[in-house]
Amino acid sequence: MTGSTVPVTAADETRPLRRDAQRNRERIIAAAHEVFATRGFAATLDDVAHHAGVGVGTVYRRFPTKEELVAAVFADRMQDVVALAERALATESAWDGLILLLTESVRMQARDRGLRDLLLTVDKSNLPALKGRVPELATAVIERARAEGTLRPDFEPTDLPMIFTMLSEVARTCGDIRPDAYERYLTLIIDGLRAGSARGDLGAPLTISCVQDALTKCVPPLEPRRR
Amino acid sequence: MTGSTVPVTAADETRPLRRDAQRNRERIIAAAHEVFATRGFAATLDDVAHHAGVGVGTVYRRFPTKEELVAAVFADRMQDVVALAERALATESAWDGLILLLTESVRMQARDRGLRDLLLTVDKSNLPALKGRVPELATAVIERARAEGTLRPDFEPTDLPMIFTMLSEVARTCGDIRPDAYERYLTLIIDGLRAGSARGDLGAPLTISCVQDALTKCVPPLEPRRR
DNA sequence: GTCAAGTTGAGGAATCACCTCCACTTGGAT
DNA sequence: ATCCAAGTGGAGGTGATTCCTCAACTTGAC
Repeated sequence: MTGSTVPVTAADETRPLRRDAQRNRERIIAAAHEVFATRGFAATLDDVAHHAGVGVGTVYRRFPTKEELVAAVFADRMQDVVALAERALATESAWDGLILLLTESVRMQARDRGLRDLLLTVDKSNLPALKGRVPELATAVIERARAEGTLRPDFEPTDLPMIFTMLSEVARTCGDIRPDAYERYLTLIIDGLRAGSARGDLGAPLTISCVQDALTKCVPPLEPRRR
Repeated sequence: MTGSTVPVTAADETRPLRRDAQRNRERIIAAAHEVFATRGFAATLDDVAHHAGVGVGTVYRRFPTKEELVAAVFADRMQDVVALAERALATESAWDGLILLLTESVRMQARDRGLRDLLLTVDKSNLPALKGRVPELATAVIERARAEGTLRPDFEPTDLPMIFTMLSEVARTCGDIRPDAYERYLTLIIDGLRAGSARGDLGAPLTISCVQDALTKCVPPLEPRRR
């Protein structure tokens, strides 16, 4: 889907790519998807080039910055996330919607670390635009479940990225041997999320800016250091 | 405690250090404690030297490897952990013991990333010896709570390090702004740990070797790469 | 006063990511 | 068939970072 054959990046006057160049562009995107999936944004453009079987120069010519490559790679995947969030908001039971959102989005992140990095990327650059309405939808899913009385009342939307952080760390470290390990801890957390389980006091919720600051420390920077 | 004034590292015939050297040794250990507390094992010996106000050469002379320095720094701290685990095993209620162990050990790790790295270090080298009976004690605490019926029966000792991993990631990323952020998620997890909360199926527990493999990926290597 | 023990920190070596540049190849318009 | 703008490859320069040595110097203790 969204798979238009021609340039993606908006209103540029550029003439269509030569056939071989177009082929390479697609190879690069496919390779980048794979490489990002395992190494996340920490992957280098050199990595991508080797994986794609093209020279580094070619990658840099087509995608001068890692950010542009990321945008090209994840535009489609992001649509899947949007669709998921919409489905989650449309379930009959708000609790079921929340569980759907959690299990499926964490599963996606566990399988594709690049997607995780993108979801946890905070407003640097244009990438967040890719996320579209996802944040708002996710917040709505949480608030609906809270209103329904099935989710513990002290759970906040800012907790969602932190849960992603924790579980993706499990997925990263156990990934090679037990790709499903994160499910165990997701289940544990979900059991703590039910209104009926809430016995401890969660204390003050994290502010948005606190979470943003935290996220910058768990996603590799897209730009090289200092220049 | 354990604060003997002379060399720690076993039966070497070395004559006592000169007075200035002894002073420097102590400075180095104190500085290392601070530096490890914030950067964990990722801190470099150069860092430590600068912090201690001595030349790098001095650090390398006294502690040829980072491992030796770590051992010197954390011998005492580790005793605190052993004491905690013993207290946790001695509580009247097994559940209270488990909660004590969890809250206090995670708090220690949140305050001192070096301690975290050490606790999550897997048998490379001699470091695990420092941990003494901690692993066995922790296992006993968990099994006692399970037998008591207050801890969900599908929780396993191998889950403990993974919980440490998740929460220390929160502590690391939020540490500067909200050093207590991890408490929120610890509370959430504890609420999911009660036998009464267990509704989801945790699935197959992680094997010890799986956890060991995971842990190697979340502690910076003590030795430099390749040599 | 002597000198072994200790100190120092500049700097060499190794690694790594980033990215440019230019000699070479190729698609496609004519 | 010819031509050349577009495209390609990848060796290698740049700069950051870490590790650790070593030779000239300082100092404690006898």
